[in-house]
Formats: sequence, structure tokens, C-alpha cells
Amino acid sequence: MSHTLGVRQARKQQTRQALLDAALGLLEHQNLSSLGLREVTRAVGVSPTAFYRHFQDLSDLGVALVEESLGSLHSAIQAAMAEQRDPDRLIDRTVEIIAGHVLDHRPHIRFIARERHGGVRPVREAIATQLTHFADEVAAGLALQPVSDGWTDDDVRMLAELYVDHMVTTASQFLEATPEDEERITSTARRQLRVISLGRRHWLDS
Amino acid sequence: MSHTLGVRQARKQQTRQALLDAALGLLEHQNLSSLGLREVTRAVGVSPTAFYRHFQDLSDLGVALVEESLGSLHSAIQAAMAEQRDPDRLIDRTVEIIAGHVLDHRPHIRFIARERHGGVRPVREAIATQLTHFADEVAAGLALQPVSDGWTDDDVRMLAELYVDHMVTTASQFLEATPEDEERITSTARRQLRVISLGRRHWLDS
DNA sequence: AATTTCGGAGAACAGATGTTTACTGAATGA
DNA sequence: TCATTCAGTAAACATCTGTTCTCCGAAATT
Repeated sequence: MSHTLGVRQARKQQTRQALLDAALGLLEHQNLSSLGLREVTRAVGVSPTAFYRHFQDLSDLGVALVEESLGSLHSAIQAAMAEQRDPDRLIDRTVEIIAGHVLDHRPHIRFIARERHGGVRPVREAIATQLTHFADEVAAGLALQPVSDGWTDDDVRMLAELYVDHMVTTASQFLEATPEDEERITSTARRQLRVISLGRRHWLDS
Repeated sequence: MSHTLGVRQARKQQTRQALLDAALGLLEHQNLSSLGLREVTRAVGVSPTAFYRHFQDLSDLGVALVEESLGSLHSAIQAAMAEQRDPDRLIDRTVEIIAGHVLDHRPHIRFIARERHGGVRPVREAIATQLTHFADEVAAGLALQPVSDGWTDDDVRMLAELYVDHMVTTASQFLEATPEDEERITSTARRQLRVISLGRRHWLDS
């Protein structure tokens, strides 16, 4: 069955996670490129040298945070696309999922938005990779719907990217919104998705 | 006519501009929140204390960079929207303008993309303000077109935001693209705009 | 010609940074 | 039980940071 980790390995993963958590917290008001190694270890209550037992770098830690941040949303969206066939209800469902995910994992999403174009290349690249996979999956989901009959693969891909970019943009807007803004953002995002959906339906009219 | 500045004021604005230029250069591989004051003055060849004659803060300098970065694009887009009536040609024209602007002012655009969700609040807010003005102007431009007859102000605004977000996303993609990617990005952006344009035409069908 | 204004320099401040080196002590595995 | 592995420690390293204070000299003003 599940292999019980040795006491040592368990302790190690524990402080590794503590480092990740502390870093994520500190990154709420800061960029990764200005985050200090000592700052992180101090927040955990561990010596600066202990850091090197888990990560080479702060950018190494950043890459780990990318995985942690986008893994769950990844599967959530994919599940929604599989279960919900009707394209119109799918729109509402997608916006709901994004809104919910931002509320539940606000620091993670903020980290992604902040470092997507940030100053640390390896982290930027890790995020780009994840978003590309996202687009792949959305494209696969879209291709299954009858509305996509007659579309070229390239056009499906183009549409998927439009959806993903819109997701990211919407998530970013939720981040900096006050609670009373949220309703307006939700409404706008839904109508924007409807515009795209309409354009999709008439794509082959020409 | 134009008031010739005194020698002193001229020299002052000169080193002020040198500070802005140096900072912009350093921000190519870094975030504003990790940029050092001394680092900037060193690059200009001026003493650290001189900095305070021009800016209170590095975030103060950042806000100045926002104005410098978005001012010109601002007017360029507005001119394009005024001169070009045909919505379809307008799409191509818009993509051209963005692509050209990214090529001509790459460091400025990179700065905007990097600090839009960055760790320095005043800079984030300055960028948000500028983008809101952008959306205002695009909305005004869209409202003038016959396609917008029967639209509510709110829906026009919603559409304008969709266009602006798409502009920003496209610009960001150009930033990290290799030269051979550019063609693909241009093609995708154009088709995405066409999807939106189609959805716009059928918005009132329901 | 005499006085004021003011952009910039220089030195010094306390404090912070990443990284190295050598060491400890408990969990591991023979 | 004994030897080994290895997560975490402690101290010291050279170097960098933002900011204050005092001063200088040329431009501006009178």
C-alpha cells in the first residue's frame, strides 16, 4: 500500500513545506526577485543554511511554488470541461470555478499573476509551460463539442488560447478587487465569454 | 513662444531623464521591488544622494516610468480608432500598431507587463489608472461605429475592456517571443479579434 | 557686484545580504 | 550494537543597502 515515509524524510518534507508556505506569505507584498533567503528562513524559524538542504536557489523554490499553485486548478477546469456538455452552461461554470479558486487559493494565484512576467526567468518559463498545457487541454475539450465540427486544429487552438488568456485576465481582476467589485467583474466576464461564444458559433459563416 | 529653460533646470531634467533611462535598462532583468537606488545612480555615474533631488522613492520613479511608457501608445491607438472607420481593417491596424509599438519601445512595454501585478502598489495603481483611461477611449470609439447601435453603455464598456485586455495580452506575448514566433502570434491575435468581432455583430440576435 | 538658490558630492551610519566552513546529534541500516 | 548518513546549527566572510549630514560651486536673482 502507501509506503510510510521514514521519520527523517517526513521531517524533511515538513520543513520544506514550511519554507514554501512562508515564502508564499512573504510574496503577497513583494516580488520573488526581491525576496531574501534569510527572510524566508527567519519566518520559518530555521537557520539560513538549512535552506540549502531543500533548494539550490530562491528561483528553485519559485519553480516549486508554480507546480503547487497550478496543479489543482488544472484538474478542476479539466473536470468541468468533461462533465458539462452544454457550451452555455459551461461558460457560467468556468467563471464560477475561477472565482472560487481565486478565493480559496488567493496567495497562490497572486504569485502566478505577479511572476508570470516577473524578473526570474526559470519561474516565468515554468508558468508558461503550465499555461501551454492548459491551452492544450482546453483545445482538446473544445474539439469534442459539436460546435467545433469543420474547424481546423489551428483554429481550435486559437480559440483555446483566447479562453485561457481570458481566464488568466479574469483571475487577475479578482485579485485586486474589493468585495463589492466582484459582482461587476463576474458579470462582465460572463458577457465577454458570451461574445466569444457567439463569434465561435458564426466562425464558419463567412 | 516656447520658454527656453534656464541652464540649471535643463541640466536637472537631463539627469532626471538619465535616471529614468538607467532604471528602465536595469529593469529588463529585474523587478522594480528588487531594484536598488545605488544601482541606478551608479549606472548613471552620479552620487546616491543626487537621486533624492529628483525622486522621493524608487516607487516614485516607477510611477514616472508608467507615464512615460503608456503616454505614446495612448495617442497612437486613439488616432487609429478615429481615422479608420471600417471595423475589419481596424482590427488589422490595431494589431499592427501593437506589434510596432512593442518593437519600438520594448523596454517600456516590458516594464508595464512586469509591474502590472508587481509588488509595488503605487506603480500598480498608476498602470491600472492608465489602462482604465484606455478602456474609456476605446469604448468611446466603439460607440461611434454603426455596429454598436442598440447597445447599452454597459455592454459597450464590457466589449472595450475585452479589446484592451486582448491588446495587453498580445503585447505580452510579443515580448517573450523569438522573431520566428512573431508571425504566429500576429496570425493568432488577428483571428481572435475576428472571433470577437463576429460575436459583436451577433450580440443583439438573441 | 553681491547675495541667494540649489543640484550634486563625499563620508559615515547601522543593518542587512548570500555563501562557506566545520560541527552536532538523532534517525538509519548493517 | 556500532558505523554511517544527513537535516539543521553556529560563526564568520566580504559586500551591499538606504539615508542623513555637511559641504561645494555654479547658476540665478537682486
